[in-house]
Amino acid sequence: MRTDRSSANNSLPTLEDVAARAGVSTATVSRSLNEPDRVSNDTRDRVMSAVRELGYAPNFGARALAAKRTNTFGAIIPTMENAIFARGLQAFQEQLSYEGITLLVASSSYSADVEEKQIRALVARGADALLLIGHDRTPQIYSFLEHRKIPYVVAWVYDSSTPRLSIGFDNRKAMAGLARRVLDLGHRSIAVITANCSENDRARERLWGVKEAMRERGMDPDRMRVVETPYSIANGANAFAEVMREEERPTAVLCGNDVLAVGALKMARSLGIEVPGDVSITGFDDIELAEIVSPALTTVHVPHREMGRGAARLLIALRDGEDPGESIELEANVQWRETLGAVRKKG
Amino acid sequence: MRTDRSSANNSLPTLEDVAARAGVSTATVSRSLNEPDRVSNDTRDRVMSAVRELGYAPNFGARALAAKRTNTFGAIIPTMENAIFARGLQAFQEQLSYEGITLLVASSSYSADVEEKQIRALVARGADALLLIGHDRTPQIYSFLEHRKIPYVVAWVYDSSTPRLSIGFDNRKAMAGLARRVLDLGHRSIAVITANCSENDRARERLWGVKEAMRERGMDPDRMRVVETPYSIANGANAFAEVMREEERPTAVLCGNDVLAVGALKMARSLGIEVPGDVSITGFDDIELAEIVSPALTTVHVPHREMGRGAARLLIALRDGEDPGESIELEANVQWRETLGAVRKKG
DNA sequence: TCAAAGAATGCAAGCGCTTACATTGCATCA
DNA sequence: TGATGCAATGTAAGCGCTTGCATTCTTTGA
Repeated sequence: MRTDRSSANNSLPTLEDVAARAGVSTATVSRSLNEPDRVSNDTRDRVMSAVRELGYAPNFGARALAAKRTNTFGAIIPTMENAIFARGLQAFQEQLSYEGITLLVASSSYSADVEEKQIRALVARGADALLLIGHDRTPQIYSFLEHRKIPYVVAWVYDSSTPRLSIGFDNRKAMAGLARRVLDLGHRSIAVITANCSENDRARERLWGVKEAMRERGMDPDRMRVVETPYSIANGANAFAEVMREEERPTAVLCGNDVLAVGALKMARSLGIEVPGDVSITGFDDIELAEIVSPALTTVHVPHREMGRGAARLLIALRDGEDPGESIELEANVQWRETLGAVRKKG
Repeated sequence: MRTDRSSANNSLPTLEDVAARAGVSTATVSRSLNEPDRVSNDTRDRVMSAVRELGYAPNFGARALAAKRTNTFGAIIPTMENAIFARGLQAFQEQLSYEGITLLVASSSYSADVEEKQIRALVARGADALLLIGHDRTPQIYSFLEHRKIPYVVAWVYDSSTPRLSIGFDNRKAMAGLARRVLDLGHRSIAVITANCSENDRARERLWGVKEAMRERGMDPDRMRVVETPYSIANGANAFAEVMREEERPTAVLCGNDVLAVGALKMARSLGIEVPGDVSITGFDDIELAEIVSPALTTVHVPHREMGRGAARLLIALRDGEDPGESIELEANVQWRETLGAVRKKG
């Protein structure tokens, strides 16, 4: 066994080198770095100079191994390609960095399988806690997380029917609110363009929201035209074109999110269809894009930053073994802009 | 010293547990996992079942510590708030994941100080290699990376005057190309809206590109109006308004990137200024937004995906001690759309 | 049939840190 | 003055893995 590890080779300095240089034990160096109060000023100064002179930086792996904690949280979001989650994630990140926690982000491309892999990958990489989007996933994943004792919180949704800790808004209620406005304006022929609902509870809830509002007015939601397509501008455009080819053209097209809506808007323009004159279009999320397009998009404003910040707080409490309290419901309200108008009188 | 570590407690399974269950040594388990070929089929199967039955997952810290490698690369990009780097990063990420490498992303908010911190943080977390944007940073950082022997590549720029390995395009040349088109259309009164050039070589080069083109035509670049403002739609809008308040209104406003240009476009609309009738506007980057706004933005198309993919390849070669070859220059060409037109005849 | 060469596996020494526990040194108090 | 307590520091046992080297088992060729 090598006794003098450092002086012989030229690799990076270790705690031991710092200890030798400062004339203290490795324990003292470790404490100077992690719990400065437990060390005398004098010693700490000496250690710190040694650290500086040697250009020492702790080895992450060794630290994680010994401390059984990485100070890393993970987040798996459905997509990074557009800005849907960007603002929320930014807020999440900021809040974490106050606590010295690093964030690892992965994206699942809206696929449950990919998401499962990503979750396992982040856990394998030592994530102390996870941020998840939406409730929809297999029981195996939840039991995996429970088994590994990884705290997690579910965001972008609020659903009082599940005991899982979550922070978000009621997608159904929010969409129903928007749909009521649409109906109030006299629209009776409505189409919905949404993401595939089977693995996406947010999309599903939003669709239900529309149907709920229709039922309230005695309309039959089953007769409504619904197109399912992955979130993207191009898909939104195609779906809109498809919907407008129908015999009975809708007077309002409600889109599952802003990205689809912007695509619809673009297609409307190239088809020479006036918005909101000929047809109203709405989105959901209120991302930056919604405000930039012309006419500006009427949509549902989602409390991105509040969710991100709140999720961070919940997760930190959970990790520290504190009581995080109940799930948190935030509000998501209609953001009026230009693409929603009254239905044009026949004739 | 505890000899039987696992059976007594209820914590997560370790390599040793798997070894015991499969009736082999920990070395064999490790090899079954990492170098399957070095183990007989029979043994491997036995090990794998044990892994499955126990729900074993390797401990990241221990692995990193023992193997001196984390299989993690880092990227520090200036911003995540808009899509400028999204596509490139996505490609980078995809390429890495083929190799089983995890990507950690951090953003610097275009600040050199923040960037330095992020670089140190990623290195501390054991990043095996780094992707950096642009050449501008202090010599200390470069020597830090060299000292720690962390491979890195610089992307989004190509500059033959530095020996640092990079992959990207010549920002000056690309912008000069666009500027020449603008001048060809008869524009003689030109303004530039750019990010602050002092810590951003891409912005600086682009500005120089415009000046270069002007000089070629015998114009005095110093008389050109230049507004510096951080990249954001709102700032682009304000800068445009400012420029249009000038006594001698420009007939063309060249923006340092698409985000600024979209802001300018938005302001033009609300000011009732026709684009490109009254004034032409151009961007840079060709992000999705450029195509969506109306009129669609004339801009410089940047090879995002090629840069991302190429950077990954270079970095992997570097990490594996192979020769990555020379820096790679890619092309960035003008993307003609609607916001650039001929200068309107006086009167 | 037997030596030599591989292939498969095991042994055990670290990797660089944290932390429970032990030790030391001093100020404090009766 | 000597017992007491506490602050400061040291000692050393792991944390869970990888990997160089040693050992054992199979083949192979003459």
